[in-house]
Amino acid sequence: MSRKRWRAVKEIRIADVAQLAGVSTATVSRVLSDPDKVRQKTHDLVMEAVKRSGYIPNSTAQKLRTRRTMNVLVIAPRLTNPVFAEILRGVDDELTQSGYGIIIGNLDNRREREARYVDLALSRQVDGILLLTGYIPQNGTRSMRDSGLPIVAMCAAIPEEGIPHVVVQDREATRQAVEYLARLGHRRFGYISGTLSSIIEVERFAGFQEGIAAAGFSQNDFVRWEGPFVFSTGVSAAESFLQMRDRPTGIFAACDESAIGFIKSVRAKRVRVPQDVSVIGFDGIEYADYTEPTLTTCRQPLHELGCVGADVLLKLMHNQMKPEDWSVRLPVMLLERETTGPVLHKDYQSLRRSTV
Amino acid sequence: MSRKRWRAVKEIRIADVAQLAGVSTATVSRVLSDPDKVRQKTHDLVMEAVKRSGYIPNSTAQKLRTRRTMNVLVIAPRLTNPVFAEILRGVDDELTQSGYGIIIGNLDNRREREARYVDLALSRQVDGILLLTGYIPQNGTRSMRDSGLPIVAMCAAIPEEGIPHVVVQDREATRQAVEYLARLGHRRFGYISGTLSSIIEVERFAGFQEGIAAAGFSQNDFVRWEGPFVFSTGVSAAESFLQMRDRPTGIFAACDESAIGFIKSVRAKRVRVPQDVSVIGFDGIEYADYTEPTLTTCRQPLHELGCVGADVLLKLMHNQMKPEDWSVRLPVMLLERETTGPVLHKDYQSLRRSTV
DNA sequence: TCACAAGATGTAATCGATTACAAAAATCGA
DNA sequence: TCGATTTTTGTAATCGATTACATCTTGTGA
Repeated sequence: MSRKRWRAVKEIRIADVAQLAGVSTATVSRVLSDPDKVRQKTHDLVMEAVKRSGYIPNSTAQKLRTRRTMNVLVIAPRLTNPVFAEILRGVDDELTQSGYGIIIGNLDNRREREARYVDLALSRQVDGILLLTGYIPQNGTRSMRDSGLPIVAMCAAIPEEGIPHVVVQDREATRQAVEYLARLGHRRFGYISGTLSSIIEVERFAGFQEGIAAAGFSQNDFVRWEGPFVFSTGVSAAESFLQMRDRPTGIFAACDESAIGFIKSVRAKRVRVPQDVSVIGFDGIEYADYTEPTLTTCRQPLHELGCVGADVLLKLMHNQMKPEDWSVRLPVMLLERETTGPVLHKDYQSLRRSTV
Repeated sequence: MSRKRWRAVKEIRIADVAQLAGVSTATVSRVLSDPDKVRQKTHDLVMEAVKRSGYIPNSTAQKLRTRRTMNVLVIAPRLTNPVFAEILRGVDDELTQSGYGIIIGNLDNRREREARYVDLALSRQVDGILLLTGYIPQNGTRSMRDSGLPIVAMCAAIPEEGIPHVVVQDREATRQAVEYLARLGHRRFGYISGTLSSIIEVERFAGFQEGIAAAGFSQNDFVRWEGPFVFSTGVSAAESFLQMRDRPTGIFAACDESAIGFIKSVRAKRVRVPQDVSVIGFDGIEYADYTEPTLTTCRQPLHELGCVGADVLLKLMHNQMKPEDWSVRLPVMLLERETTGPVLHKDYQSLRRSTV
């Protein structure tokens, strides 16, 4: 029973099935794709032959003929960020249901990796594109737009005609987060940002500034630390924070991982959260439920975001809508938990004296 | 400059380029795939035409003719587990370099989702398969083996002929972890397992039992809690743990997330880690660096695992080796950090009295 | 200059399905 | 039963590349 040669499985073509059933290939094809078009008797005959031969259509041939690949390209900045994994789950749920496959384009935070996926789009290996980046990937000569494929921008709206976005209310949520900190009595703020180049960061920072202004503060009342959306950005921010003479007490981090890195680092230096410093994150990843103290954060509807984004793309691919009609902004929920609290000026002052 | 119709981009075929350059399609094809076969002059002529027209080969047509899809299917049990994301990074690095694309098969911990990916393999949409599951997916009628495609098992060896594995030394690492706990003076142990059905769990539990025996203990000296590799499994284990009258002091969790869930839960009930209970995880995910206290764990070389697995698959796909020659077991490193420590019997006893 | 080998290019078959169109079979009403 | 109509089936073109084989060029040595 053991098979000697590698890949010894015989390939069965539609012609084999046709012969076995005593019909033409056209009939077999029709039975499989449009059963109403054939007589019941023929249908049964063909299905029997399909079953007996174990025939499965060669999808590459189908793709070539029908000019539909039934694949979607998803471009993600970094796979290990649970935010993207979570969104991807939603995307997957939706696309799988409609019979589409997912080709994953992982940039791993390195822009030079874009080129490869631009080629992939241009060579028509996919029917549509979901961007979890805040920009349209280029390959030097061309951009993904040149593929003419439908694109949906998630994570950040891209200011180009014909590209709908499915995003969250970054700006509004960030503003509310700052106002919340202000209501708790904080007067000096910290902002741990993403990398400046991304549009998502532009939105959140705008929201942050709006919040600062709305609460009656100015540009001088906050410090800003910059870095990618990773743990270590929070660590670096903490190092800078710990050096400061006049430390902020209300910190907003533009991603949960940075917030977690920050908290871990300052606690290691005996700074108490939230008594000495309040921290609020952004994302609502699962980890944030397991930190000590549990992280106050702006929870994005990540799974839903993925579902809706995929759904919009499906509609576009099926030409059911013009892209202009499909932009969506989902609400973000402020989840008040344990890393934020009212300012305790006395304690904080005394602590500062003792550690400096 | 604005484009009215959706998907109005004109498709350029190889025949167009041939016409533009005044040569045959065969020559264009040769210039692109095997430049040495054409004269320099012709080469330049064709490249000029390619550039002018912006031609990019239709990869579906290429796939059909060459019978190679240049895609690999990666089956993962759950995308949001950072272990898989990290392995996927390694896989991606390796495959991208060789020009392969990745189609992601996310089971999301639901076995009924396998069927779809079995079909994908059988319909030849990929050239090879990487399994991050401990078993071979089925669709009722057939299994992925029937595709005849090369398969590499990662995460757990699969006891079937012709399927090489690239895994870590689960059993050895687990045994060492238990012995380490024993050396610290622990005499009652806890084991937070994965789901019983997975082979990976079988290996780790075997290692655990070996360790127990090697340290001179018996089946009666440990308790076992079962669940999938997620945070909440640790939470449930903690609930059970907290109810116990004779609590174990040395806990091994078969995944970091469970360990983290466990620690968070017991600490919430004023059980101290590691003074009252030592916990050791398995995986070495990044998040484990940011818990408080930092998690002692068995660190898998996740990125390397991905690279090596992809590499073996590449070799198989290129028929460079027989599968029998390619199984690998990478070492796991015990990372001693803050959640483990020597038993403090006195403290522990008094604490027990006060909380019971 | 010519014969022949080596190299470059072109012609057309091929990969395996779908589908427009043509042809055959079934159905129906008179 | 016959012809018209509808339904079912078959034939062959098609998707867009690659490549075996045939043909034409070029180069070499006598």
